[in-house]
Amino acid sequence: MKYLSRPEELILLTVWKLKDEAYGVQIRKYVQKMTGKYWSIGSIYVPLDRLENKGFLESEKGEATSERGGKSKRYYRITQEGLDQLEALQEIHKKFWQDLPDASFKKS
Amino acid sequence: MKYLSRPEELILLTVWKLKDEAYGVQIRKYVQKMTGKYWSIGSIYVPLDRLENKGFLESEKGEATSERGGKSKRYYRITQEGLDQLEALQEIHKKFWQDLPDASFKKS
DNA sequence: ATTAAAATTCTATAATATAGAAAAATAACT
DNA sequence: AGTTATTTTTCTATATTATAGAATTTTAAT
Repeated sequence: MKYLSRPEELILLTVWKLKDEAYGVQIRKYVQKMTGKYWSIGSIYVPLDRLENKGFLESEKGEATSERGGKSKRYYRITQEGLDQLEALQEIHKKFWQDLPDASFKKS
Repeated sequence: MKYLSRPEELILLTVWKLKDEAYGVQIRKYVQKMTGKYWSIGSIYVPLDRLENKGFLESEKGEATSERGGKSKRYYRITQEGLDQLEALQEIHKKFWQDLPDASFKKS
């Protein structure tokens, strides 16, 4: 891939946003809330894995501090490389969207 | 796909931008110029096909008016549905990028 | 006729998207 | 103590998309 895919972008941004609450279930909730769409479990965890393998995310297992039991959480945080990828995306986005015909909805 | 993929987005925007000069070779040139990266022939024509099948683009064969001979061009133009997809993308982009931690490069 | 040029079409492989069942881990309940 | 309910992740399989470039088509120039 030349750039992050769409799911990768949204998930990276979510990890960044959620800070120390960035684990799978929360990430999924946030993405679903923001997009207003259903995201399967796999459509979150598979990209998370891939982003970590590529060095755009780091993770560590959390303490066993759940309210009502359950497997321990895996917390993610974005790396500098991850931030760089997002920045590259932002640049290309601006470049393409600023250079549009007249009556477009290019505002913002 | 929930949203346009990255190549689909960039190619749609390019067709929109190029207006009556939106055919394969030109589209490829523009995308390469804007991204500064190599795009194979297939990485342009395959998405173009798909975007047309999905109704986000329309096309028609051009007259045989080449300078030095050659197969006739296929001209594309964006449909209302295509514009709608781009708008949906813009919305989701804004929503995610505006809602970021402090010291981000979220300017623009 | 033959060659060169311009452009697209076609086809194959790699990577990513997407879905959800299965497993793991722990707290609560009896 | 053992069983059950809950939380979360891990795993695996299929569909779709990305990516590359060879082959083909078409026409102008030689």
